[in-house]
Amino acid sequence: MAARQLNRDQIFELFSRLAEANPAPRTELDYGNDYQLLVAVVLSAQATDAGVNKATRPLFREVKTPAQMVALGEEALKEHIKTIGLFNTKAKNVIALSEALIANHGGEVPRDRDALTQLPGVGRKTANVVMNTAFGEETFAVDTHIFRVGNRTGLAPGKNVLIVEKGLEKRVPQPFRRDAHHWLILHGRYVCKARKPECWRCVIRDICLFKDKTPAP
DNA sequence: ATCCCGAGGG
DNA sequence: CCCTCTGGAT
Repeated sequence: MAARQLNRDQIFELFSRLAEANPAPRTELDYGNDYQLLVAVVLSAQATDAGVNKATRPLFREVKTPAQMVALGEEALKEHIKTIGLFNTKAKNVIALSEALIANHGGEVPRDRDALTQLPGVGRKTANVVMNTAFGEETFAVDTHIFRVGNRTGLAPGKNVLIVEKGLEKRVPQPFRRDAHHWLILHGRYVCKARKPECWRCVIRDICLFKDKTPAP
């Protein structure tokens, strides 16, 4: 029993408009190299990009490599990221992940999903973000925003993130596949917000299947 | 299904 | 006060 979903023409129009609204989308996480990106994405679980950037700005000035992170140590890392939620688990994972990079990957960030998800604290979503942002692959990292937008709009309905990811893989057309991830994130963060979506100023308002469209305040 | 867990916004 | 934020491991 399939949920209501958009057709091919509607999906093409949806991305055309999101692309026009934001021609060159980019992650809002700050980082200087692939390793720092990986760490920033791990830290961003259940946290805002702004909050992560506040902590990583001083951290990344000192730490640019896995070896430097291991040298810093878990307790000092905790002090750096104390303002981020789940900091205890994250600090432990970042140290272990850095040690694994040194031991198994020559200190480099691996490019394939299997190797990435074997790293401590790195699941499918984080791996997909790194593959897309660092290596330019057409992966669809389904986070809280994309899960919500996919379901609300009818772009890629699904009761769990893997179903939504498969729906996106199947339906998102070229030339939008590379940056679809960023457009959906930005749309979810600033317009199609969880608590109070701003439908009155949404550029895909007429396409979206969301029932309870919100009026202008 | 539950735990981890601080900052920011409404 | 409450909910949300680019989840992962058990």
